[in-house]
Amino acid sequence: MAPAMPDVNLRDTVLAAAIDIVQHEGVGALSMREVARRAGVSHQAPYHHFSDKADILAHITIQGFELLADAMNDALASGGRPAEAAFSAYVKFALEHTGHFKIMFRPELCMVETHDGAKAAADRAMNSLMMLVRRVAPTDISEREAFDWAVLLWAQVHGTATLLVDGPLARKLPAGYPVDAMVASVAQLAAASVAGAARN
Amino acid sequence: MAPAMPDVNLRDTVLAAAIDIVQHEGVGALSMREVARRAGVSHQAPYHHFSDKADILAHITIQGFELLADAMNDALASGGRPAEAAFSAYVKFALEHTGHFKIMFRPELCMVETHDGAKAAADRAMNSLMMLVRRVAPTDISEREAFDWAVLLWAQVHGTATLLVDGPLARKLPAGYPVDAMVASVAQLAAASVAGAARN
DNA sequence: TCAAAGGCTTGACGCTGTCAAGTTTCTGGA
DNA sequence: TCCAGAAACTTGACAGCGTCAAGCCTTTGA
Repeated sequence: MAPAMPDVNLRDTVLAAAIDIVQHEGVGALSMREVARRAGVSHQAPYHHFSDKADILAHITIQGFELLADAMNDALASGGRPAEAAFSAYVKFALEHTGHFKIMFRPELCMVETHDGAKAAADRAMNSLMMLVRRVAPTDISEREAFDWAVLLWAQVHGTATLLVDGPLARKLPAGYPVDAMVASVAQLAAASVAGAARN
Repeated sequence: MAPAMPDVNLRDTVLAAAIDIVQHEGVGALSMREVARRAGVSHQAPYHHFSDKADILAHITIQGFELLADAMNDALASGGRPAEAAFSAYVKFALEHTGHFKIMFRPELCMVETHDGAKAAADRAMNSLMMLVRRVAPTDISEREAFDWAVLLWAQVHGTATLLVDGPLARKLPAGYPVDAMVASVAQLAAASVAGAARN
């Protein structure tokens, strides 16, 4: 008989608690002792599954980049207009997984450069972006121009996501303009703008 | 005779030390006791000039938004192409004042909504953005469409600045492509894209 | 001249991350 | 079946953190 996966797994519990704290109270409220408290274990128990606090953040980052890469790939494979679909997918990911998003782009928190797994996951997401570039940018451009296009596309989606997640944008929404509708509308405008630039 | 402004002012010293720490070691390294140490005073001295750590961050935010609003206004008054000039000014501000920039868009750190001075300074910067929208967006559009334009323009510059300051972009620059040149080039591309969208 | 206020210090508290050393529980040969 | 070793978890300790409380000078203004 299979050894039966343990009913509750402290590692997953700790990770989920950490994500929940970041999402609802911000990364400043995240502490090893608080996740231990929420998991109902001693303050040292999490150290048997994560080497330290940075390790927890690194694993949130890995999970985040994998979810993001999946979302982007799905969007690009959906058959719709790639720029618009990718834009919506990226922003939707950020809004639905704020706990991940608030961490994964802060190198001082997630160590995306030094942690092997995190770097690999981030590279996978980066590949989705480059795929988008290939589909919307002109084909006969130099490496530098391709880089510029990647920056512009990335900045559009990342800027929108960041401003929404961090708050400054959400607070300025005109009354009665739902976030979803705004995102869809800006995605369309952004797609139109890059399409315009692509045909010179 | 004038009472002669004190030669060194602990308040300014503390603020400068805090900005320096954030700029070079990240906001995680900022502590009341460390700024006190750098200023050569006891761990409680800063409390006579700032009510708490959040108050220091709020004042960094005020200074940051004032610098940003000035930079944006200068750019818009320069006579160059507004979208391109504003783009470069925003990103340049972020790169030159990373200590400010890393704080001012994190509401959980800078309390931009609850601190009166910070809110006023942020509103001033927001006005510069709206001025830009008026100069590059079509004139006969609804309030919602104007908001979409503001989001797109803001996202473009803020996304670029954030990705550069936080690191993920700077690490991916093609060899021999200086940041300044890249920013200027992307500013041009972004301006071209919004110009294209503006004429439908 | 002297009281009040401002600028600074020392001391204490509970919180944090994490090292060290215990205890309990699980696991896989003999 | 037993039992050794590993894995999972606990308790205890330490220094560093933000900040409250109290005290000590120095400046100031009536």
